[in-house]
Amino acid sequence: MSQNIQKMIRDILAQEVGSDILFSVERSEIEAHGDYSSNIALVRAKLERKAPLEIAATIATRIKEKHSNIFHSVEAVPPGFLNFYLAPEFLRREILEFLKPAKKKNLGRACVEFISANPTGPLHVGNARSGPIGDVIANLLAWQGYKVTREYYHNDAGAQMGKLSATMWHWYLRACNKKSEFPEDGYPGDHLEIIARTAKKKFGTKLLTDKKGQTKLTEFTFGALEKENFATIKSMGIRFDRVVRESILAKTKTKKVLVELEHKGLLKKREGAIWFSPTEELETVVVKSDGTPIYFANDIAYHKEKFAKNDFVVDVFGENHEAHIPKLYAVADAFGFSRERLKIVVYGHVSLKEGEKVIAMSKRKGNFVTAEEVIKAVGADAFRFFMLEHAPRSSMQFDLKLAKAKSRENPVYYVQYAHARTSGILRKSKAKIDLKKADWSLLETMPEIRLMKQILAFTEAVDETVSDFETQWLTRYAYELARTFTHFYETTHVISEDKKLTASRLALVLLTRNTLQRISKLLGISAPEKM
RNA sequence: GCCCCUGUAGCUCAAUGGAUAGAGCCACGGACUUCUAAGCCGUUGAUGUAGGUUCGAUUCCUACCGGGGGCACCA
Repeated sequence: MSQNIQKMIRDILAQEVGSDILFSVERSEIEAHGDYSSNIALVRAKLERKAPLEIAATIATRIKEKHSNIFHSVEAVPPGFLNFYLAPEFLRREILEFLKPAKKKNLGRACVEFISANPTGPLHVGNARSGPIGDVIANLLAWQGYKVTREYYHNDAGAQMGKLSATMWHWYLRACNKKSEFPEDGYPGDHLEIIARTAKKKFGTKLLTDKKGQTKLTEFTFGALEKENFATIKSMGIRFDRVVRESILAKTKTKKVLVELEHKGLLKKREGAIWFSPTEELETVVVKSDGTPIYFANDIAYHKEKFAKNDFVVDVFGENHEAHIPKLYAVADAFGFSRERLKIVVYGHVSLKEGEKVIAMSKRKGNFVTAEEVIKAVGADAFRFFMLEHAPRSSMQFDLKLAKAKSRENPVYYVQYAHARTSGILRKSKAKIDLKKADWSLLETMPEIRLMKQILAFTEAVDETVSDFETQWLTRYAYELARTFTHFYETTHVISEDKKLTASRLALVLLTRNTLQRISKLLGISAPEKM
């Protein structure tokens, strides 16, 4: 793994002026600002009552004297920024560091729960957004050194299953040519009607006379929906390691957990119901006055189990479950699981449009667009990239027209195209390349230097994303790397008469290719050899 | 009504208190024709409104305006 340059500069600065104040060291976005920049002089100016530029100049001079092997130059610029320019020799050393295989860390176990849609209909684009997000978070945790379990929680218990059951029985009766009125609070959409017809084909009218007919129908429905949803999940390139069913949890774990909470004094009785009551504000019913536990009781049991098994726990929730978050943190407190080890990622609403037309995602007949349809139309790679390139918390619009008709303009293809080009060059040259023995010192042009720097930025890009799971940093990095390579490609012919230079450039192309593959793997998108 | 999120270019989105607010799409203009034109170069264009804190605010605070979500003995 490449040494973290940012941290090094931070350490140098801390040695120079003390680490007692907060300051930033960042990769510069603009080339004119050097490779890294720091605001330390601006921050200190107030304390020292001196002009920031003066302080910056003093620090710059000292660092230049001491660390000329690292920095080509250190500049103090108005209003008082310090800009660091890395020396080419240092860059080459960093490349060699980057080539070393990462030390395998063992941070313990982590689990990521995501999608977990209600089993009452097919996945829609909204549920499906959490797929790529959760999957990439799992990839990032694994990259860090966790042993990761991807978990899917089936909300297959409680009142909503009763509603589903009633709805299905209605459609089944209709399929058997019996009179039936649609249940008042039944689930809309023709999807369930279709499953009822399939059930009729399978069972005939047998269920009508079976005492357990309705239960059997519900189980059949549940199985059918589950099969469909996992097919969709698979088409996104996602595999779950574990599926947890609320119904089973409810039977086996919930009572014990409630007893435990009772002992901890976290339950209250009021109006015949039992409430989880960590604080007055967060009071929530866990057992109804008729004695049946509700979803939150099962959720507590589920989280207790996750806390016991894991060192780090991630939940990916839709924004409509935001109110749930403080309660879950209270649950973590209750079982002595540090809040820092529980991360709840919220993703925003996805709205669909087709050109100018906004498509309502209600489940009413006719305007229900399933995730399956969208993924089929645009492909798993584009779907994932599109879902990941926005900050998870922001709401987003998915333009079907753009995704379907102009899918080639999707940035994912730009990244893949860059990879295909690297592959093309390596295919043509047929040379054997040993990255460790490559002579990086021959690479001196701007496009070459820029590409080396962009490759080295990989570690920082991933580290930054790991700290907050803002997945857009990864897609941005992938795009930037592809762009930097493309510029290199446009200006620099790799295979030439000059054998030594060709060898060096081939090494750079191979390193680019490897890095594109690494970032693609983290994003869960393919890296084609040809396009 | 109360709470949370949100408002950036014509459109879809970035910006982890910093320097000239970045991309892509759309539009217009251009170059090359040796490793892939799904590419490259250029041009136009934006922080909802009004205050405040700060050396510095898209970012933090207050109010207002617009959009979304929550406030169930549902999940």
